[in-house]
Amino acid sequence: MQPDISKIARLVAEPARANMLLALMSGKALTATELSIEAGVTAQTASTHLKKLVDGDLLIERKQGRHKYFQLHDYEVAQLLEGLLTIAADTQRTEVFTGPKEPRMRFARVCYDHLAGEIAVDLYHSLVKNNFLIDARGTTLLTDSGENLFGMFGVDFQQLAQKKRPICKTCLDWSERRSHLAGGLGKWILDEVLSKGWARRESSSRSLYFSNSGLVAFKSKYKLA
Amino acid sequence: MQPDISKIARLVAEPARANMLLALMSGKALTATELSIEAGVTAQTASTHLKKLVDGDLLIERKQGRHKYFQLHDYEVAQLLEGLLTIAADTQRTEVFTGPKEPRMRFARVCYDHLAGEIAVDLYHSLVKNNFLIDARGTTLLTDSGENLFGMFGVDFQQLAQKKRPICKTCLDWSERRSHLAGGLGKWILDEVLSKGWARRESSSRSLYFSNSGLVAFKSKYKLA
DNA sequence: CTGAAGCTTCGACCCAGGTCGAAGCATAGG
DNA sequence: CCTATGCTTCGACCTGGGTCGAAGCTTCAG
Repeated sequence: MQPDISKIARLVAEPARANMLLALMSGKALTATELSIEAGVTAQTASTHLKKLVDGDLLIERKQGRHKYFQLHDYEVAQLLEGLLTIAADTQRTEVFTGPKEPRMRFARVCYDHLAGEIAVDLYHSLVKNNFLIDARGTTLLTDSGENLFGMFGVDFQQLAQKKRPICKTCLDWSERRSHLAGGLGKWILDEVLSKGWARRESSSRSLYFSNSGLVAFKSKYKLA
Repeated sequence: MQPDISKIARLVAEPARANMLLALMSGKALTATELSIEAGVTAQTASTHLKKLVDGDLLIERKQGRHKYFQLHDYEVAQLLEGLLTIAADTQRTEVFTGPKEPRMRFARVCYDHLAGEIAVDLYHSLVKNNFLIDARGTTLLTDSGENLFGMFGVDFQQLAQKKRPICKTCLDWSERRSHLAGGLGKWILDEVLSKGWARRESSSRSLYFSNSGLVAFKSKYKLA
């Protein structure tokens, strides 16, 4: 028997649940009520949806006092959603482009735990251009000088190497249709952007808001135009 | 506005359609009738399903005489399905392992246009071990000696490089849960296996049937135990 | 032309499952 | 205690959409 992919797909097939999952692509854990608002349904309805998502192992729940927090189960789930976004952006191109744009979302956003959007694509290609990364048509490796550079920035490769997760991984950007950097290093970069206060995140949205000085600092650190 | 991923997911969420899509993971183009049998529904029902899949840009149709052939629209679609399979195999582990096994499917099968299953995982790790491939925790590159080796085998890298598709790409094997080789090179390897008659494919199944001599030839060529 | 095979359209049936109101539990904080 | 907030369960409603029989349309083989 093959595993039943329709069961998994069915979980995503409901608009309310899909909205919840997309909201969780921000990487944050959200409460049931927040997710119900995100999905545009009542708390009761959200509750049944969330139960299904947890039962289907797409989400993890964590009880905290009288709140219940939910997050994506896995990086694999985030990858699945990104894959769906890519195809959806492809086939619904016209609607997306003619619809109300969210320029900020297009410019910089969070993709699960790393940076995405125009600026992430720029970063990626700058790293490749300066020979810190090798991009062999869709596949990515950190060069020695890249390891050097990020080592000076304070990345602890020993620690990263211990996790199962690849250090470099490309993720196809659904808005830009070009690669950006995911993986452990991608996460590190986003973490730094947030911890240094170069950008902040608004509520539960995936959009990232760079401050002027933060954007300058980021661009100069990574030698972006 | 975000692209609507629930629309795409809904297309896969119907068991009949999911079965059709999985059948097409064999990489072959199949007729409407073949797919209706694969899905276990009547021709009428299959027809409406196929229309939806084509409208949703998951499939491409090609009319040939009084037959209509269907195939996956894109490698992206195949990737999406493999992602779903991975998660499904994960969460339905018990059912899969206790259910009726298909040992041949597990040993060798086609994944869209490249080799998958136990033997593909073995191949991948042998190539890494012998330094023809570099596997940096999930990301893959062909080494110079690897390019050399496959060059001697007759791979035309000039030609492969012209396609948009990456030459090496890893694909997580849903039965083995380890990497195997996809991408242009993965396709080349499968093509050779079939053209040299080392293995044959049964009807529309994804399983691959190696002959004894074919298996020996394959293993010796790639130095597998 | 006739018949058969492949595919599609139409119509009617049927049901899984999404939705919300109302009520029920649990936790936090006086 | 009591009350407010967060979440869940129950029940009733309703609709989207999957299913097949029947009939129609096209292409191929004589």
